[in-house]
Amino acid sequence: MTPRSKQKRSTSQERQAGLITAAASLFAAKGFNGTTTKEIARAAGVSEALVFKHFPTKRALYGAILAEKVTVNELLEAVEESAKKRDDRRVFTLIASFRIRPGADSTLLRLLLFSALEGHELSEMFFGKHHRVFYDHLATYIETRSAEGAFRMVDPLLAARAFIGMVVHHRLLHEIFGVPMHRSHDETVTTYVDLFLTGLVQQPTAPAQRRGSG
Amino acid sequence: MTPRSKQKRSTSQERQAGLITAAASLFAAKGFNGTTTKEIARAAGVSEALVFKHFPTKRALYGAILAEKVTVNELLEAVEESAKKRDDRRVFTLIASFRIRPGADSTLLRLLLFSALEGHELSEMFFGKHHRVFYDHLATYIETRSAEGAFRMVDPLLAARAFIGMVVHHRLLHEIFGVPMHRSHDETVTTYVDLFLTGLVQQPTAPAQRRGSG
DNA sequence: CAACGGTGAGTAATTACTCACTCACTTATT
DNA sequence: AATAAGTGAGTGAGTAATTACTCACCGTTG
Repeated sequence: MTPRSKQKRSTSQERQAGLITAAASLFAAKGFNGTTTKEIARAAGVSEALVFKHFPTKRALYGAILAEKVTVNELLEAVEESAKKRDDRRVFTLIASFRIRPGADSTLLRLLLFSALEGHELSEMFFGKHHRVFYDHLATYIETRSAEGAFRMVDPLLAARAFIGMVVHHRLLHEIFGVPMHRSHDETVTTYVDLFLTGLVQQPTAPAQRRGSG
Repeated sequence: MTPRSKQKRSTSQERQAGLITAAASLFAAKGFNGTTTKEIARAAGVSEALVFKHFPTKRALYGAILAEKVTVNELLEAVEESAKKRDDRRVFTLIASFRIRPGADSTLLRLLLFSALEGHELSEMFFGKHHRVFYDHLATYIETRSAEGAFRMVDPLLAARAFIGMVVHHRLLHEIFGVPMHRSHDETVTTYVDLFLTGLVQQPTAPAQRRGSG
């Protein structure tokens, strides 16, 4: 074997992976309707005809992308560990950091939004794998901590969504709408976590004073 | 004037308004690239040629929509009033209610997302008129209240975005991703406002006890 | 009649997708 | 070892349909 010289032909898998990568960034940048199969072929460095050898239709290629881009687990394990220690601040910080992390490319977020807006059939699955897991996980934790008396009694799902909402919205502003981040990554995360856990209203730090009752 | 009988021909303004309405809902549903001028004409009940009598290009029609859909002021006045009274809860409730209000159609939100994702030149203006005003307004209020000692010292812009983020994210989930609202409108708003103002962590209700300092 | 609202029938370009075909490489047969 | 046959990657040149947009031409009305 060892085609050391100059392998002219890729394997089918390599080609498919290359096509998916090229198409994913194009679909993320310009949407499904805004991307042509000719562009995809050119970006992948092959002829347009070959695209259809690997994927029967343009939509099938799109579906393959959505079905492939599913990876979150490493975060949930780290969260689980902090959750066992009841380290509330760390649980929320981990989630927020993961979502706001500086190097995260906007491809997935854009793909998610495009697929939802354009009503692709795999959109819901894509959403479920990328976002719903967070809500459910976080909601369960909040519910537990509420039962333990550490958190107030709130609808855990609403609370989870509220927190994720802060963070996702931040990414949205930054990555989709181009709003500049005027604070550092860490400052932003800390602020959000702090706001969510202890609220905006100033708490009395000298509780020996009477607290107004009306 | 008064063509009372059976006006076969509309005025130019009426036609333009009709075209904008028809096109707006189509663009919101399927995006710019996903909508054809033929569809727009059919939805407006005219020939395709007439579309181009009123708007030189499809993109100009899109631009006219974004430029026209700008209306928020009534809310900001109500907020201003509550802000003067330092009624924090009401300020936030007003904003949240306005955004989550049940009858709000998703057209504007979808148009906003599509225009940002597809990179339309008027997207930023659209965003500015529909969202940035909220941040700025709210940030100013938060800054004032922080200076007065009522709110903690936080980056006011981040805090404003955090709150708007909760609410906008809620709409996103509901209107774009089809996630069902399992709580009523009012319950949801109350929960969000309460979470944001007082935080998730249970506060001691009997402050006569000493509070741990480490 | 003249101006304007309105249209049918185009057109050139682009689109997703197809097909007949070549080329590189592997395997079986002599 | 040489050759023949087969396999699958890869393509140039299409095609039918759709696209945004145009234009010569109506018909109503002031």
